[in-house]
Amino acid sequence: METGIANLLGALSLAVMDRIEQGAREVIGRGGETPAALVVIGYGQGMTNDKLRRILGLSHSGTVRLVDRLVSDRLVERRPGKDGREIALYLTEAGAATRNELMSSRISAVGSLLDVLSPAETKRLATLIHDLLARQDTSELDRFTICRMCDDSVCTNCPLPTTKGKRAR
Amino acid sequence: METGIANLLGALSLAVMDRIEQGAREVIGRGGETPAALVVIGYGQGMTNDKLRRILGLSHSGTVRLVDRLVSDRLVERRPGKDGREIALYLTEAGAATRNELMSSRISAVGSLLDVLSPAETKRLATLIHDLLARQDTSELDRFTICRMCDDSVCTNCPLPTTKGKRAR
DNA sequence: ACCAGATATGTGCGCCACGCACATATTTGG
DNA sequence: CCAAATATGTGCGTGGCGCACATATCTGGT
Repeated sequence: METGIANLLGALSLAVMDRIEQGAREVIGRGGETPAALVVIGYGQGMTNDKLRRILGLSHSGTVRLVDRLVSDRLVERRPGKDGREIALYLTEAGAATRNELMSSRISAVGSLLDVLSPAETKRLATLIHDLLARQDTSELDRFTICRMCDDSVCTNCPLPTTKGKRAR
Repeated sequence: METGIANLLGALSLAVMDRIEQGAREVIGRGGETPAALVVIGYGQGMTNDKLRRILGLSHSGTVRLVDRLVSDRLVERRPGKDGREIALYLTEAGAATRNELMSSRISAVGSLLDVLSPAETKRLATLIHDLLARQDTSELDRFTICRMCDDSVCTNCPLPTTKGKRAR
């Protein structure tokens, strides 16, 4: 029962997320799932409200209001979707720029914690975290949720399994 | 520039905190800094409002309202402090029990992510995170902030540097 | 002894973020 | 063809937090 490592990882994760959140708040002035929403919307073009809701783990109305805020901030546009029921969310030019700021702020926030490690240690840590993530039993939705802040220009080879044949609903 | 590891650690930290927060919400039905406040108040007897504010990184009024909620939930008591200006925050019996639930929920949430690693991998990861934390340039306040969810019965030997002699029990 | 400043707590007010219940519009299937 | 499923939007309330202000107590210099 090695709980010491669980405690250490919990503390580190808290420190990491504190720094990420602080940076995000400086970039967009909003907290909660708002920064993640901007990243997710920029991930694939044509994101719908409902997909976004599931990825962020919010209620439906919470997601609508979140998008309302992004629209009123001129970061996101609502366009008609393929299906007459759906809407398609697109980043504005300002939205895409803000999204890039968000992601680079996140990378540098985490990097400032990591740079106390030697190159060899960094490589070992990367391998361990890579394997840890690769062995999780994640559905495709889980993967999007975990990666909802990820910089897709940096994480070119996501270790998370996507083929864990699970269909929600 | 090795930013891939930063992205991986960011994703892992997000996954860890999602699970911790979900568990905490199930235990106390409240989110934000409320669970951390309960842990911190239970850490050392006689916590003041102002110390708590600094550790949680909240505004003064936000802290007062947070304590109001904990008091109305019968988890915390306000007592007169040593100094006539201060108040001393104490856990009620129910508060102490809830705090233990919170911490064990946290440990098991993180543990469920970790148990895909072999014992040898776990040990290597523990060493790396331990060193990573030990080399951070943290003030004593930073240490309390990072450890604001820590289970002091598990983390008997906190690696974070302290400027002044620190007591843990 | 006195008073200005520092320290610590509480309050009025407002905003952001979110959920629940409900309403509306479109597609799908028997 | 119509009921159910799907997807979005709204009214309303609450939790969580910050800013500005008010109040009470302690501290130090004169």
